Amino acid sequence: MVISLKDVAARAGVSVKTVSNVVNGYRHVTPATRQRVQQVIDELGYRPNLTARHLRKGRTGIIALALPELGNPYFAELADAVISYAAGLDYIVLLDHTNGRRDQEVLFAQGFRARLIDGLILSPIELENEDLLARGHDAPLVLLGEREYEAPYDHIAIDNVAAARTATRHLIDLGRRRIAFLGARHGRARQTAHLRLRGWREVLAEAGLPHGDALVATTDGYAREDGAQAMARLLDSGASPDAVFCYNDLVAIGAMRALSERGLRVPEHVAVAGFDDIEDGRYCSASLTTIAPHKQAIAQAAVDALIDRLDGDDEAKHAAPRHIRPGFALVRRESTLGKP
Amino acid sequence: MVISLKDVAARAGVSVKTVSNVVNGYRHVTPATRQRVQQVIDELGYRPNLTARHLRKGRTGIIALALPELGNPYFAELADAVISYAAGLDYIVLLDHTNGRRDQEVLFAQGFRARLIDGLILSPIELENEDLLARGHDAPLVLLGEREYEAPYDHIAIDNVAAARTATRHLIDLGRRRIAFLGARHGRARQTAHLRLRGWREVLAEAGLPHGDALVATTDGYAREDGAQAMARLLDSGASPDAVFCYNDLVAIGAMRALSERGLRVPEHVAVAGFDDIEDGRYCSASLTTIAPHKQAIAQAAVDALIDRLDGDDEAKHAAPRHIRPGFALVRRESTLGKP
DNA sequence: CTGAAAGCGCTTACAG
DNA sequence: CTGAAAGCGCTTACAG
Repeated sequence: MVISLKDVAARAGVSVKTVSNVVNGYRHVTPATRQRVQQVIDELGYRPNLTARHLRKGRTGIIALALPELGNPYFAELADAVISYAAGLDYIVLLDHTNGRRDQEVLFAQGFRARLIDGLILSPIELENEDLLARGHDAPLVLLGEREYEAPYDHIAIDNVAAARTATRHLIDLGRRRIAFLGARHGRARQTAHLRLRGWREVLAEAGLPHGDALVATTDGYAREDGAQAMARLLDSGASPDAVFCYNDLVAIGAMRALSERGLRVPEHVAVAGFDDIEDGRYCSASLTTIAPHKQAIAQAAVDALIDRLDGDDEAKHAAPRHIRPGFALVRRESTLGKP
Repeated sequence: MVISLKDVAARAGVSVKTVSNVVNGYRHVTPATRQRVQQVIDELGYRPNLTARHLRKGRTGIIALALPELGNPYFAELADAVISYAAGLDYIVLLDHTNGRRDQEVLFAQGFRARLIDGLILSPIELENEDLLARGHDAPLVLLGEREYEAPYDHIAIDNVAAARTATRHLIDLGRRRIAFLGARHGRARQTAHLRLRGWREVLAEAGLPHGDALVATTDGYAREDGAQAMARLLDSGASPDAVFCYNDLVAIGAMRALSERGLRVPEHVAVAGFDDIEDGRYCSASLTTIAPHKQAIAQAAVDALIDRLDGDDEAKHAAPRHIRPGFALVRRESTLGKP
């Protein structure tokens, strides 16, 4: 049998209001009353029905985090950070994945799980600006990740062009001259891959080094296998790079595998740099040099932005959309050690 | 302004019951009425308030999946499988992590998030049998993973002893004679590590090969770093193994890193086998031989068991606790190729 | 095939 | 400091 507030009240000989006050730790309850009520609660094993509380308060204390996929360690690590940080602020995180598909992303943006969640942190891949503009006003939304939008929502993203420039510059400083880019994508120019590609291209152009399409390999996705295939294709094409800057660490790990299968050593023959700083990278046979976005800072900024809209004062609630840029760092490891 | 059923009913000139019928796709509504109501719904942008529905039905359609950590790719991959499979059955999964700490596991077992979730799938590390026996009757609980309990709950786990035997036998068949175990734990005998250690020991004993503590390295955790440290310690101790069977793939990846830092090659000098079949293992410089638990089968069995208790007929609901053993496979890769 | 009404279990003005 | 009562937005017997 399920115990309700009413049952506790009856047994303790007080009103439900008083029990509610005790459960919620309000003042203005005599210690004697409080103790008696608490005793009945323990005796009966009463637990508040969260669902009823949610309906009454119009709030659930649940925020959704919609990520492309959990299989990518970057997102798993980020999810971990968001969940932990939100828990410290008494928010529950409902984790969802969109598979990076536009229809799923639109679903979330449109208010999927309305009134189950108080707000949403969404990391879109394919979502378009128009999808956001068409959004019926609903729970607060914070955008995560590197795509750029004009729609008026808080947006947390590191500066991808700058990060890509840093990584590419590092490869040049090693003395490498034929630096390839792995993980470009066809299609729309707002995507993250374009930003990283742009940073790569800018720096090479400034250095007077080759930066044509012959040194760019596109991929369908961003998994290890995509990196391996793209690297193989690039080698077959005769591009003979002496360094590769990869869209992310997974692509880089795949690329290193493809290189070793052809008898090419990292970093002696080809230096490799990735992006994300996932833990796997530290344990590769040549540990992976990478761009480390400050995941903790990203997670905190996203949750803080959302909660400001939810619980902040009127000013915070209606402030202009913010664009927050957490930092990043270049982490140098074995995959870019030494000179060619 | 938030639109409720009542608003829709008023605008469409019908009762709330009828609107509810339309929303829930019940029969027995004239096509004309249905169409009119649907039109108003679209016009007003009405979305049912899930919280109210939950309170009324006494069910939320949410099940929790409490895992030690998301940072371990095995759990991330498993979570992915559970979420996808449950979604197909119209259940939402709330992902939680316990950090493998007993107090947190007890919290979930005791009914944390009562009446927010309909049931719980819990993968315990430190939880004790007595913790389960003390459980106040609450939402259905399914236990996941390899620890063994006497408490009366459905339990999904592969046969760890058999799997460890298979892996160890494989190493013997390669001609290896000094086969170490990496990732033992001090303490209680029910733990998974003990089961895998037992399988290892049994097979070596049967083969008349050394299986003493000199060939066993304990770890504090099961991360890459733990594996690297344990491997280093084992090598320093002069145990000079020609093969290692590791508690899981992460430990194996750490071990391979430690081996390469000492100039030992895999598999030429030391063959390595792991457990879990996480994707990283396929892209190691020597791709990793491993035991592959059927994750999909595990996820399905767990969700099915829970939903049987939730939505099944009386027989299914009150059936004796089941112990389900999904299968596993030995996946042979480069880390155990050839002969010494 | 449709309507009027009760009730899920809370929280919170409103009184006292 | 405590109580009686309304209401959050649904679903569902109960009628008709």
